[in-house]
Amino acid sequence: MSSSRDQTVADGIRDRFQDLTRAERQLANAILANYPVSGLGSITALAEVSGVSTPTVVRMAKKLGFGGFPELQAALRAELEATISSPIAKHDRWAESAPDTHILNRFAEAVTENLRQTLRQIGIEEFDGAAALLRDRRRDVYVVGGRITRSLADYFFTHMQVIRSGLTLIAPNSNTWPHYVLNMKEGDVLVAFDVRRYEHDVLRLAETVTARGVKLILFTDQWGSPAAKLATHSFRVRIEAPSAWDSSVVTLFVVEALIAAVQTATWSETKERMRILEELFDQTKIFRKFV
Amino acid sequence: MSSSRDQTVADGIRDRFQDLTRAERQLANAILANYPVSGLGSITALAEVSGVSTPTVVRMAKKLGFGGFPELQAALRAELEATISSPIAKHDRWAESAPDTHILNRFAEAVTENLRQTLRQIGIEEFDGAAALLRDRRRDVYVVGGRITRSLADYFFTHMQVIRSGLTLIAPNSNTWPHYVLNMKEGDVLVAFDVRRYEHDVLRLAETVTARGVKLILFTDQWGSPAAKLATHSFRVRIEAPSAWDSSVVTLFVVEALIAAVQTATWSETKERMRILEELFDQTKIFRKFV
DNA sequence: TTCGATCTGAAACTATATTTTCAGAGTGGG
DNA sequence: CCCACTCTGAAAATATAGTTTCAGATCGAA
Repeated sequence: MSSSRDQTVADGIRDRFQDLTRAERQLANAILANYPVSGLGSITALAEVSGVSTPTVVRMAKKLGFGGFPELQAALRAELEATISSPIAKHDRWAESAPDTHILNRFAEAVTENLRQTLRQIGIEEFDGAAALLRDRRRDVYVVGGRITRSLADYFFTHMQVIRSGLTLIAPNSNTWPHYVLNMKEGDVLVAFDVRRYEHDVLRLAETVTARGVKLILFTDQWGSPAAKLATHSFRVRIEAPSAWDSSVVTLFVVEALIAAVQTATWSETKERMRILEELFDQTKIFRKFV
Repeated sequence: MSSSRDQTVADGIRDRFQDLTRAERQLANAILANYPVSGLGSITALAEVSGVSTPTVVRMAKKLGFGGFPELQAALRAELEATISSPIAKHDRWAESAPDTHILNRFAEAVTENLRQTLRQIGIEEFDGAAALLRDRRRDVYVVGGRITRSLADYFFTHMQVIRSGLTLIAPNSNTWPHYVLNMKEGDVLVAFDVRRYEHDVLRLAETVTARGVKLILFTDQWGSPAAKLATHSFRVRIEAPSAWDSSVVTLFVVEALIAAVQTATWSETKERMRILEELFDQTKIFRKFV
């Protein structure tokens, strides 16, 4: 039964998470999301905020080794009492036991700060302007990344591809780039990622294409790629991290936000494209096999 | 009635203590003695520990301006929630310029919340354990991603490749996967990314390799990939976003933090590898040309 | 596809919590 | 001492919480 209680209810939930069913996981997440307060109300209230039925709550309580919901709730209260009464424990209720010096926490702080600074620097017009270019179906869009940012370019490409056609991911090998340039027409858009150490090839490409009337949307870092002066819209993202490498987390954030903005603005089309995509996946499924 | 609630329940009790009767004072003291936990149980339990009757509790609740005991209790829960809420959550209105409804701000809020929740759910042992596996040079490491997460797998691979040898990025086409499995030996590590919609092929791969003694490190979402039950270490990342797609920002965060942890633990070697890498870049440069 | 196994929530049911009623106990003024 | 008043909790009444049952939904295997 209920494993020797040195374990908190939260620990129990995490341990047994894999044994939980869909609805139960939804519930578990709701409990953890606002722990432990959401578990201290009535079973009805908890079921409601979790979007599940009350029987599901009871079932999960039993799965976790309690006799019923009231027992689980009593355990939560007991924990709360233990935590609150001991003056030591006040701190860190969120990251549970993670000490401040743990890399996870230091990283979290750095990223939060990066996000804050970046948001402060990005102009709304800059952002909206870029989104407008990207949703313009008359413009073809090309995407290019550098050694590190290639993954981000790829991520952007994968999502944007669902939203619109006329999208090309430029291969990493710069020898092949002239072929792409050959196809670009005035008014087309190049989305480039260039963070330190700034890559010479990317700058050259930017120079070449902007000279031919192609618009440049640039993702760079707080110091600014030399290509920034050529860009129609550029995003200077803060990328500091307690690591030997810079952090791409906030860059990905801007990428996702931009994708979301374009998607929202073209929702009716995107929706249809997503539907068709689903069908295609279903049809492809029969070809796939492994082991 | 109920006085303008900036006041806590405790404040209210102290303010009106003079107006309380003997039994009510006894009750009030019991509530304050173990605040707020004793107020969070049933009215019966509270009456019992206070040594008064339940009607007394109801009467005092009304005296304090609540409609009844449940209302008082709800107020206690609300206070608790406010007290407990995390340090990260205190997002000061970012850019004054950006209206709250702008997608950038909504996205930022979602991501911040995701980060907070994810930190709460990740155990440090889980994290440190994964880092330990990854820095063990006797184990070869394989990395695989799905349709969406492929970019993340790629990002992980690119960085980890600088840190250590014996690293393989598994190609997207699952037809080729058996070839990789052929090379894996007991104790090797598979780093898999699997978020909804969970991919059957990835699950199959996980089953196959874990059966052969390969350790599985899994990045999944808050609902949990079915492969989680096979994983030695798994990270459930919250990926909600105001978008048609889920957000990978926090997943990337965990990836970067993990890379940083491994890198820190093996710094002397990593440093040397980075130095050599720089040299190699310099040497290659002379071959590269564009336009 | 069909079949079986699981999962799920609506609704019936049961248990408990909460409120109300009310009579007795206490108290202080006359 | 009596009366009028407040206070209090037992017990009844009511409302809500919690549990169980069960039929339909869903998912995976054959």
